[in-house]
Amino acid sequence: MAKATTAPLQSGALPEERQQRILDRLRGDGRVVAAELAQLFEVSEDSIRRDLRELAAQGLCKRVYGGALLPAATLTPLKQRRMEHSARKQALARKAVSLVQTGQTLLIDAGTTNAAIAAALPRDAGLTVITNAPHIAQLLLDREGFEVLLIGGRVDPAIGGTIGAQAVEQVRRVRADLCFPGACAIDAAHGLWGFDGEEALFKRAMIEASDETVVVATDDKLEAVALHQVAELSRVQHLVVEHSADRATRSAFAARGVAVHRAEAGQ
Amino acid sequence: MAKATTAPLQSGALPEERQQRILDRLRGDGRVVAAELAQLFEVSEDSIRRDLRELAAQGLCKRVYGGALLPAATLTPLKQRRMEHSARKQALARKAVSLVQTGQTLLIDAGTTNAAIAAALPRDAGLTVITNAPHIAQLLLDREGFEVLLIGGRVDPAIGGTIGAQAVEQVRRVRADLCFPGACAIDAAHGLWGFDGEEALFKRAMIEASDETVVVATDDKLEAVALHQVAELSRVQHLVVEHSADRATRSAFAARGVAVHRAEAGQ
DNA sequence: CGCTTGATTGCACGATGTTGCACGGTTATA
DNA sequence: TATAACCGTGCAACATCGTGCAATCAAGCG
Repeated sequence: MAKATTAPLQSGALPEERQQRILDRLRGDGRVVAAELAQLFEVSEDSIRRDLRELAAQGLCKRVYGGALLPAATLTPLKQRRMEHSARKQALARKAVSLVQTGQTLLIDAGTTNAAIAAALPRDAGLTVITNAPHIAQLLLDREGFEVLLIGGRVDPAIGGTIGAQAVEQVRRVRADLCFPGACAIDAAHGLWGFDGEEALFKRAMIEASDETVVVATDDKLEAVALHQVAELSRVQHLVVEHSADRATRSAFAARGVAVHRAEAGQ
Repeated sequence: MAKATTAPLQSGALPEERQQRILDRLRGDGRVVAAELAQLFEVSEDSIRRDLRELAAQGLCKRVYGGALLPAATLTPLKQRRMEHSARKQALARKAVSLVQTGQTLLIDAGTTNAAIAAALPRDAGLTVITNAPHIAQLLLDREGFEVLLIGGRVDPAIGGTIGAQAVEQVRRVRADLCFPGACAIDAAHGLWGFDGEEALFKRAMIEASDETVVVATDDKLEAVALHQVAELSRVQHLVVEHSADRATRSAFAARGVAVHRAEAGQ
């Protein structure tokens, strides 16, 4: 550094502040170029490289020749979420599917756990599946051997399925043997809960259109809290939990008349 | 780098970023052409070839003469069928998409050609897409940046979308700027035809719910015959045909007031 | 005040990565 | 078969990277 008294910090930024602004830029554009940053902050590329090295060490960016990119993990949030916990969810799905009988009509909500259930359903068992999730419908069409009914309406991108008044109205016009409402949170004392109001209304309609309700809950759902009530626990006949689910929790549900099914040890 | 024209990385993309974008393109179109990529990224074909070589070494693409394809291993037989004639259909889709304007609402029928159109739609153009095909809905959800409305009802496995009374009823309750009814057969004298009665009724409802109708027809549709009439030709404003479409046929449609759009020579 | 400590920076230099071009072989197309 | 397009390899030029090092500055302490 030259003997200049004012040069580096006057127009420039503090190191930490600089890194923060690099991150902002990165999130905005998806990429940063080292040479551009050096010019922007009026520092040498060496300093920029040091910053990028540090950010990469924290997993906040991926260093590439010439600059840095957003880490691959944040690029495909939707598809990646679909793969998360797949081993555990498959164990849950296998147990849930054992409750299904030949020729039944199923009402299946959107969600990754329910997609795992759809993938585990027995083929050519004369099953009719009603779903609000295009992903699940497509999955069953690809597998062939299912009767598929689609619930229409606006597709909520965060949920991956239709909810809202139109969807609710259509669900009211069907009748199913079993329904699988995706659980946001379930509690032995207060029943089934959802994060979103519209979503909760739709789940409630699903339950009312079905003879029996199966709630499939990963461990985290058993302790979660949510804002909107979907249904009392008395409307839930079956609860499928992971092998690792707490024993006290399981018996709490069983004591209230819910048939608790525990998945096999999932890998 | 010799006396190169300008700084190569300044205006262009980072090498790794370029490979990522090549992959995106590949997954979207199923194929990439080396010469096109070179022009797009403003680098020599040599660099593109190096990129493709590297991606192929990771098993992410399959190199072919002139470019690269998606590796066959990643495609299920059904998805593979979806890619059939993809080059021709993508050329059609690119032309069809040029008729779409920012902020419009589109009504898109099921079918592989229409799936290609959905894949080619510009992102973040404020488009609302109403479709009866779960595959198309899912595709747009994955791409993000679209408002998606689903038409409910029984899903016909042969068609890959909902048809029938319930679907028709829902279409009647929406309004679109443009609709893309999958064509089974189109004839300058007699209009648009469908193979199946229910399917034809649904397509007719689509057309009636839209201001303008765009028929996208591969060559074989221009000579096909079908049983059930969908609509008179006067209801069709635009016809998109392949580059190879017969000239006399094209002028026959043009003479009846249909705007005929000819796709670019598709490889 | 003088000194030390730690953090940050710029620079030098060797190592590695990337690019375009030239050249010769291979492949598709008419 | 002839032609043009495409491919792979080697090469030289250039860009970027990592490391070690010295200079600078702020802060703490005797």
